[in-house]
Amino acid sequence: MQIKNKHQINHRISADCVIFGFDFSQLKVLLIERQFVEGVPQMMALPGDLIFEEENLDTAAGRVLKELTGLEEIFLEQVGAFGDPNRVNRPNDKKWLQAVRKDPNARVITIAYYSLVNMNNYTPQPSSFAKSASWVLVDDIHDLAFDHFEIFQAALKKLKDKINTQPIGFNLLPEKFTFSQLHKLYESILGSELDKRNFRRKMLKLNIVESLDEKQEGVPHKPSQYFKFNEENYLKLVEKGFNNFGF
Amino acid sequence: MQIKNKHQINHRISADCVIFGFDFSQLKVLLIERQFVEGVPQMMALPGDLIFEEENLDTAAGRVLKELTGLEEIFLEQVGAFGDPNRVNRPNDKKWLQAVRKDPNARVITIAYYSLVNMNNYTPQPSSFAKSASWVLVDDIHDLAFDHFEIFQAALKKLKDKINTQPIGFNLLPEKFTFSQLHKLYESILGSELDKRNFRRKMLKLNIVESLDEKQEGVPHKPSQYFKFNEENYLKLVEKGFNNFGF
DNA sequence: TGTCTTTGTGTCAATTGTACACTTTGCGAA
DNA sequence: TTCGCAAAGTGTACAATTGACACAAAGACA
Repeated sequence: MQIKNKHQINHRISADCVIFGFDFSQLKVLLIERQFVEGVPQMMALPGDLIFEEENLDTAAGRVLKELTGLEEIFLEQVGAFGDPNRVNRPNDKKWLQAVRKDPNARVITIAYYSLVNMNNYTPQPSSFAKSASWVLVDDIHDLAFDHFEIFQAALKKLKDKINTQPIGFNLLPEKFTFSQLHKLYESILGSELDKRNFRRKMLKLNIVESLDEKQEGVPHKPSQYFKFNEENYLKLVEKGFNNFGF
Repeated sequence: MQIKNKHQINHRISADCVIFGFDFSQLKVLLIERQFVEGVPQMMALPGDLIFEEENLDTAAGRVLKELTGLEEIFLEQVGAFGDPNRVNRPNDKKWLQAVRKDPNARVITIAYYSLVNMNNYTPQPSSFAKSASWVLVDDIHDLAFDHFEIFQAALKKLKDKINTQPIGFNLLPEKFTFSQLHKLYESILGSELDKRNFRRKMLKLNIVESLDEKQEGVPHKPSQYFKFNEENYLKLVEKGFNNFGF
């Protein structure tokens, strides 16, 4: 930890957020439109911002989230640091930086976070880093600015892994929801079909949902029961996780 | 991503490594002794260094690892970024920084990595950041310099989680090993006892170890078969992971 | 030859996974 | 009012996996 002069190099740190939402049918991510620059094709990007002096990394990510969505105190977890010196060096990205940044050549290391939000609570906010934001289907995300596609992929993988170990999916749903919605959510995240009956059985055994005395109304078919999420049992379950295999 | 002046703050980035080793009986971590400073109690720390200009994060971590152990191209994975502005502000840590660093107040954000090494291959090297390094039992690690204890805990948790999903434990063993050694390794990592027969059955079903035509010699008891690790099947298995539960 | 130490092996009961199809409910159209 | 539609909700049988558990075999050494 001793310092040599050649190490005395400073860097910019930013926090970028992969904000997941679920519209009851597909998994989406909230992306922003990168500011238009003459001669650079438009591109979507993850919302993010440089961190402030004396600001915690988590706080910075929370700030980005709040600035963009108005939401606070919701699921937000670090994905990791992305610091390839070339992460920002594709020709169009360089052009963009040269047009927009004061110091286009500064190295920026980003700490990526992912967040799960209930889309109903989402109210777009004017933000310092984005003029417009929109929800994009996970399957429709291909190219993003800088290395944001890579970050997005890492976040999605983390979400997929985590949902098999902890019941975090509820963060994407409103307080009351139907079993079908929950089912569909898991299918969207995992990208595969799940047997309806087996899903229900497994989920019920976890003991973290309980049915309400309330049914869907006005639907042209058998109305479904509403369920809510049992936080107490959830917390117990998170403690021990639910790994069955393993050793 | 637009820049305001108040954001124009630069930071130091370091890479710290939690290097795990296994001596056939317990799990250990390679720690360095923090340089002695008058009036500051001695403390162990994780090996780490500031990153170079234009250096990849992974590369920096690999460099720290190589400088300290002489080992290259071994298991090394990011744990995450630790950037609490106060991560370095405990009284003794501040004193130490003031004595050792040119700019003791600079904010340093560290990217933590964990590595799994085969202790037999380890040859201590003189390094720029450590005079002496030693293997410390995981259970004996309590206080570390700065926020290194927190980092250590996060790395250990990541290792525990991962070992239930991917057969990474082999990185801690020599090329040939006995089933008991493997068994003991898993117990050490998970911190709990595992039934011998059930462990063997489960491991064999994974199809990633194969027995060699070689037995232990000179032991005063029934000699055990040596096994080796089947890389081809391992790679297949890593692809799909081995989650059984989940959805 | 006996003792000590560690290896190596099998079975049974309980749990969990997987595959699969029909009835129920409520709305709305005819 | 009846019929059709669409999604909800439910159970069973078979296969695979888990977890608990105890004793014989091999080699060194005294």
